[in-house]
Amino acid sequence: MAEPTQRRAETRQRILEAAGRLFREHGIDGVGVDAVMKEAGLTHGGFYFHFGSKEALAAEVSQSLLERAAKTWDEISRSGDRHAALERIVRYYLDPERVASAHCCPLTTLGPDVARRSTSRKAVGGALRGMLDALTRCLPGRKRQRALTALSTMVGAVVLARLADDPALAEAFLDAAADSVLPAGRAFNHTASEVEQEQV
Amino acid sequence: MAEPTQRRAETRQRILEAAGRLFREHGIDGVGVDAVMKEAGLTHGGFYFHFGSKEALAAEVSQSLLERAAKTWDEISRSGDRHAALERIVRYYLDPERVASAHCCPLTTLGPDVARRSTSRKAVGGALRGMLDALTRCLPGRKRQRALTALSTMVGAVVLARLADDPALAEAFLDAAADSVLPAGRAFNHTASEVEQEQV
DNA sequence: TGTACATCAGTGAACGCGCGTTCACTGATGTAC
DNA sequence: TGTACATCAGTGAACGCGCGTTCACTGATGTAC
Repeated sequence: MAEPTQRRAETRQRILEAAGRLFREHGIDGVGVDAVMKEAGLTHGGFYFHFGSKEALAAEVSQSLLERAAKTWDEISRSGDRHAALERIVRYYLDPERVASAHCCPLTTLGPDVARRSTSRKAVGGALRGMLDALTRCLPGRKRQRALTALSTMVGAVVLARLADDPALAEAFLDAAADSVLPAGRAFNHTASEVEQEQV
Repeated sequence: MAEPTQRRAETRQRILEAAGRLFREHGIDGVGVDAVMKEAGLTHGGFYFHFGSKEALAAEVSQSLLERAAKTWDEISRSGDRHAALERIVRYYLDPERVASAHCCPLTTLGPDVARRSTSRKAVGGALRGMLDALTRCLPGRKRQRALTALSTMVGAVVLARLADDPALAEAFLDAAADSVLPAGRAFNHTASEVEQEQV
């Protein structure tokens, strides 16, 4: 059956995904190696067979989560017309249900954690640029500056929506951000269920 | 000399400020009670004479940091003309030097940490609304929605600037955010040294 | 004014616990002859 | 084709350490008479 190196890679991937879930939910410092391994269905001792340290795992998790986002945005930005692509990205990113869950963008759940760790920060640079490139491609005028602002607005809105003590205020942040990023005149609609589930 | 209850209050304040510095720099989970007390010039045992638990300290630190910001914004928003007030708030908030330091806005350094702790989240709600009120007062048209967007853009830009691996990219986020939040035509200037140092 | 006692802020040793990491091991799978 | 050995993914006990919290204590300050 499964070639040995392939099995190893699969287990490694399972650990990476378990850590991705737990780190986003509790913060990197809020989750131990044993909890990650348990979530992956393993015992904690085997961790160091796959990763050199918890820091190395943190860097790789941040990188892989953001690269997945960048890849999805890139694909969407090249498909169909630009207005539809932008709306698809923004609508999914700011979907209130997703924002309230642990599946929202790692920039918003792990941003400060990543910023404090130089290895993680470096690991994430390429994907960050990739996300900006995709946004630039969709935005009217294709100006880099507009992409920088759009990403800032989206990230900030999600951070603030997660922090708000009141769901109405949370939705207000998300709605305002969508209105600001999407070209005027396009109504923003809450349900993102038609959009594919695995965008990031 | 110092009345007894006053001395107690002063020590308490010293702990609060020490924690404010360390929590913003290393995250709440990245700093122990003993480190906070040492930073305040005390031994760790006395901590529980002033606070019920580390969680209680975290909530109070978040609250006091944000309330100071809200108070400053409120004062600025009522002083002089609105355009100047807005520019003063935005320019200081997005000052690259301050963003690179640990003194930047707690929403950007502790946002996800606070969002995960319901006591901290509740403690912070009032100040968040206060910041929005102050922004609304300065913004052309005084529309709440514009304030929601402006705060999102500013918070996101600082999160992303701190996360960026390259200083040029960091400044690009901050510049783009300033251009977007300030009414068109007003050039943004990096040095915030003329602005008072203790704004937040 | 001076002594005796009470209060109170802060000390520092100690607690149980969970962390990140190491390591000797097991048992399943792959390879050699 | 069958046996003997090597490899390798994962186990689970153990390590030293630092965490959050407790507590008996000290020594300075304030109050009573």
